[in-house]
Amino acid sequence: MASGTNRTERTLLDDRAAFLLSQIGFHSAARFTERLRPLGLHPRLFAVLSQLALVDGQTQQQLANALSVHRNAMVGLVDELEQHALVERQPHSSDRRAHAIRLTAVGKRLLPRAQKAADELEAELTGGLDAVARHQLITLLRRVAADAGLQPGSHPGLKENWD
Amino acid sequence: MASGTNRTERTLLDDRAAFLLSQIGFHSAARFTERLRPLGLHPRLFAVLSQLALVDGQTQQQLANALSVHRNAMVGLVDELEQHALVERQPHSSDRRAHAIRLTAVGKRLLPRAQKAADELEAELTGGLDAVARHQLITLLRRVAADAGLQPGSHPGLKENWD
DNA sequence: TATTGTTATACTCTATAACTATA
DNA sequence: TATAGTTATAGAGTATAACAATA
Repeated sequence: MASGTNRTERTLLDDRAAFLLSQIGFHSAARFTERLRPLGLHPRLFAVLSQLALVDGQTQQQLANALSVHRNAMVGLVDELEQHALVERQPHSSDRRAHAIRLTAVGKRLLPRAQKAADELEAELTGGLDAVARHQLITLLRRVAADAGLQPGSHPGLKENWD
Repeated sequence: MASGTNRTERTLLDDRAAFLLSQIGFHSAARFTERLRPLGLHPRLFAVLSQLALVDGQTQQQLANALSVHRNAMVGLVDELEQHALVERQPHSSDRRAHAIRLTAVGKRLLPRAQKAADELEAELTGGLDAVARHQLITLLRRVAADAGLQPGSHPGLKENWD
């Protein structure tokens, strides 16, 4: 190794998928946060909205399970969404302890804009790959995610944490 | 968990490289943290050690630049490493303001064990792929990282932050 | 005047426990 | 006795500013 301290030297880390995944993964999350900010949205709020788009009217506990967050944390997330008038807490039909969380009209209108932000991020990250390579990448990533036992749609950044 | 809506439904997120990268990336980081814990090491401490293995005797400012962290934060990292006797602050040969951070014998002995932890994580994450697929994945990831302007060896989780 | 290292402080996030009202 | 939701608090992690010594 030369005596000069050049940047651009490769560290041992750069040949490892594990490091590259972590590095790019954090970058992707940070960029998504940036892109959602103009919409007044945080990725974890987007996650809740997406889950409700899948099945509207879920209880907070159901949402917490689906996203692998603690019910305590879900309180704050629903609070935020409700403050922005994106969801409403409605009485649950059969369990008076629970709330049915429903998307409002405002929330439904916001979702496609958030989707667009996600699409643009996807283009930003994979724009350098042709269609074949991009498809290859996604296929490989899904295999890795499945092997790791990661639940589709749930994100380890929303910390798991049980009683 | 009682009355369950079943997981395993696909959300819109699962077909996006951006989400998969973020999801797997956080998982990878969490698993690496786990694997380093028995060594009394945190990933960001490992990052500093690795950087020193590349060029020993760097100043805190140089380390901070290489890893894209603020020099304020580097103080604490070097503190921790010094408490574990993995590095030493030595007087700098030409600049009396600065310290030359050097690996101790203990630190040098620890490094290969940390490398082993990284190797094992690599196997854990990519063990389901054959050699060809694994190589494909790494090639694609390096392309994405380069396109995103990510510096080899620096990690966005160590927040960038300048004066 | 600028830079290296340091300290102190404020701010955000997350984890945990404890409480209520229902079941 | 267990569960849904809530609240309060402590802890970790990060950001910011300001300071002393040296360049």
